[in-house]
Amino acid sequence: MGEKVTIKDIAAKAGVGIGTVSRVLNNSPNVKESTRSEVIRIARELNYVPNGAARMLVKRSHSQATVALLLPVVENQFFFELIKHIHGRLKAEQFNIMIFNTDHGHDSVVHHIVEQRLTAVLTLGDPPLTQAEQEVLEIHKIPFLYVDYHDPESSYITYDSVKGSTLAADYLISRNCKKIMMIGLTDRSQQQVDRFEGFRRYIESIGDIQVSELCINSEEECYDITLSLLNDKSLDGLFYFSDTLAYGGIQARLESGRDVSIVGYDDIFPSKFMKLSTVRQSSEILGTRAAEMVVELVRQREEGEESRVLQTVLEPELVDRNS
Amino acid sequence: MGEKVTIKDIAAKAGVGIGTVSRVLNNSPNVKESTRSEVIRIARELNYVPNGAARMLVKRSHSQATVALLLPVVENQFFFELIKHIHGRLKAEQFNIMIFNTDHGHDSVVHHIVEQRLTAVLTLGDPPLTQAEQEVLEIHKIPFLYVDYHDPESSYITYDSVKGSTLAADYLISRNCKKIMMIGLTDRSQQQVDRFEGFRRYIESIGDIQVSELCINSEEECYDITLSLLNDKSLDGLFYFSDTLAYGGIQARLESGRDVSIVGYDDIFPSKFMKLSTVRQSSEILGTRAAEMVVELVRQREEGEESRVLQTVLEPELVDRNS
DNA sequence: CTGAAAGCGCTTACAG
DNA sequence: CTGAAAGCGCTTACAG
Repeated sequence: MGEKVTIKDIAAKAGVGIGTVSRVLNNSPNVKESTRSEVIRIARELNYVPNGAARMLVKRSHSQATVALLLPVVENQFFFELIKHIHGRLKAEQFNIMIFNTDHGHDSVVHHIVEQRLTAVLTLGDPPLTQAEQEVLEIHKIPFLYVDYHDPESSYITYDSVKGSTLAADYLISRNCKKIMMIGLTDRSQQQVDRFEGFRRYIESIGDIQVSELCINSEEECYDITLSLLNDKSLDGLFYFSDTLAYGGIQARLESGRDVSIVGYDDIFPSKFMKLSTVRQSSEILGTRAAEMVVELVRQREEGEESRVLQTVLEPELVDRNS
Repeated sequence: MGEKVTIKDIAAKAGVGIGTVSRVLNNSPNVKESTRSEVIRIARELNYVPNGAARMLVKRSHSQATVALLLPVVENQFFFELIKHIHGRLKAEQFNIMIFNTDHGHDSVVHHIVEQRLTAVLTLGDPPLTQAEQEVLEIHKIPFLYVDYHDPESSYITYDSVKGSTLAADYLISRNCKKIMMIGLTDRSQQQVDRFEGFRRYIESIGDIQVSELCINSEEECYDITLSLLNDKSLDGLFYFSDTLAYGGIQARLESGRDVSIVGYDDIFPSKFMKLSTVRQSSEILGTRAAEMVVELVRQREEGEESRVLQTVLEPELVDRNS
């Protein structure tokens, strides 16, 4: 029960060499049965736990694979469902997940990942890795995958945001909207930009519909802001860049008694109950596929194959709940 | 750009000893400035990244603290908000989080945690650690904290479930309910049991109100099941053990046109919009406090203090949204 | 089947 | 200011 029990202690107590102890502990076949059981007994008695660092120093890899998950500020409900599914799929492969926050850039994070010889990296949303960070990972043969972000040079999986905003546009058009407001958060993420651009371009190609955009700072203020927007009686369509934002919008519409069409983005689980029409991206499909792609990337590396870039673009669809 | 760059490579290229390289890399003050800059230049040029395992082997601790988060099957929305806040608070302390799944018991997980010398363990919900697992952690001086579970012998933080179900009962009583159904999931977690028991006992102490309970397998089926329950015209109160369950209930009530009172549990964010009366437990408070308790536990160990058991019980409150 | 020894990459007194 | 050396705990040929 002493401080730090090592194989040396076990060896001494069992009257064998440390090599033998190590063999027993690693299930090497060439050990006499009596020796084996004795060593195991003593190890248990001493509450021995191997030192992962020492083991790794010589074996050059962890006993368990660990995937690093890089997250921006996590205010996003969708990301949570996503993590859940990534985790669900990855655990089936016996991979652990380590979550890193990238608020202050991920420079030191990447450093830490390499230092700890983690198995792979998954980056959720923006910002992407810098060129330098990518290089560091490549040199150390740590595969990485962008989720919900696309970069022609790298492996990624994402939903087609331009397509999604086109669907939202079609929905509002089908409801005869003539004056539409798009509402997103002030983070200029790639997804947001794609949605703004995609929507605007599509609407303009149709003609005779007015569209403007508004960036707000937080989901909380969405209710109040929508309420004041609704003072403009000619406004008849609202496109929110996330369902969470749209909930505040639905609430505001209810209070105001106005008749405007609302469409959200994501289709997180409460939206069904909120009766919100929205652009559905399945966090389950995205998360599961992302996990599988990482596994594939890791496998490629294990097998020493030329590492190929894997890219997947998923198609969102519109869920019409007559909102 | 060779395979594995070590301080030896740097030392050779710089024409100094490895000790000097190590000193530079660890910002030791006693190095000539010219040597320092030269070593740094070469290290960068070679894309050197220290080997965490080797470093840890000699220093006996990670450069960054990592808290292990043990999760049961994560189907729970509340847990997600919780993780978010735990993570938020912990990152402020420069702690990383590593998520482990405990579907198949956490035996091997605990082993892995000790092997990797992680900093602390946070267990969310049931099942708790076994006696043996606790001992292993204690021997290796790795503090652990139960979140949403209480055990008189250990450190924990939880909301008072008995109190919470009493609040729910009061709510339904105030709305004159005479026949109440409690609906939970089939996992017999400590929280569930506390709620069932607390509610039943309290109601029975009042008298003249009928109460029964029902365990269902998944949130999805809650809508259908409630719909059929509502065929019983005398049923006038529903107590769901989570808001997620209650959403299906609200939906079913709407379809059926029945007039029953509904109260949920958790107050996750969409409940405000769903107009659901519920027992509020703040995932933010629980998560933040939990994180702070871990930090405190770790600090105690660092300072070599006698490790005290920390226990916190939070009081839930009822949010009346007239449902 | 097993012991002795080398070596994984790094840090840190120790002796200049 | 800096080099040489010991040692962290383990694995794995190598030689019995």
